[in-house]
Amino acid sequence: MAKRDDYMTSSSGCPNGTHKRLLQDCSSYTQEHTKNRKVRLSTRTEYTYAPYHDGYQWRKYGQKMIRGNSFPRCYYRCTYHQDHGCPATKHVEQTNSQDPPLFRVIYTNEHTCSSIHVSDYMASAIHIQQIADASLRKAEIGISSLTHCGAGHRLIKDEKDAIVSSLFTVINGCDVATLDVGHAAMQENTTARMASSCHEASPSISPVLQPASSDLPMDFVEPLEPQWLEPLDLGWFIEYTQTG
DNA sequence: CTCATTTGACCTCC
DNA sequence: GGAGGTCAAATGAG
Repeated sequence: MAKRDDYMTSSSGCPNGTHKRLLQDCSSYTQEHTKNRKVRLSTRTEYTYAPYHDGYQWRKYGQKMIRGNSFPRCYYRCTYHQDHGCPATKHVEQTNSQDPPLFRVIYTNEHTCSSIHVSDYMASAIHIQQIADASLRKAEIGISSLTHCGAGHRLIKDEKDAIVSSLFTVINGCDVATLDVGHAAMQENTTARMASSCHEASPSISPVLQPASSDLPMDFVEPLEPQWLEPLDLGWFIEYTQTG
């Protein structure tokens, strides 16, 4: 973990005036960073309601109002940036004022730290939740006009089937027998997510990005509908997978 | 006391 | 010179 002391060591006790010199001393480091920016290997943009819970641990290192945006952009880097030299960073911007707000997250560089191995399943669970949210939202739109007839129930079943299909796509390779753990993780993170949605710049203890499944259809990935529903209870999914 | 966040200053790029 | 990105002292929470 990056220690604050790592910075403090080089600048603690810094009298007035010395600070400026120290900043100049680190200019080479900044330049190196700038060079890195030029040879940046990968960037990825995602839209999410849960920008702070992507499976990795991040440390916020800055915030800036961006021209033309109503909301500030927050800058995060991997918690293991210092310890393991992990180059991963992300920028989080709120894109609207809906409840909960939608965020644009720009990921830069891949993680070289090992944190992904600790919590990637958690990220999978979160990703599943997001997919389910988006899918159920679509179902809600259709159901709203069919609530008093059998068609609504059929639609629900159809949507469940669609969600199950998508979930299997996402957790492909996961041991289904561990789903109980996954479900618990999902509920826990849902709670955290709902809490975090109240702040535009909430704590960055978050976690890992499950590599976005590019195989998924975009209408499952992009939660652009203005409506918001309570997080989906996936208990039925657990039951579904256990009973066949 | 430790550690994460905040925030103003500074840097590089265009 | 403006804008975006980063640094690091100050601050606050646990």
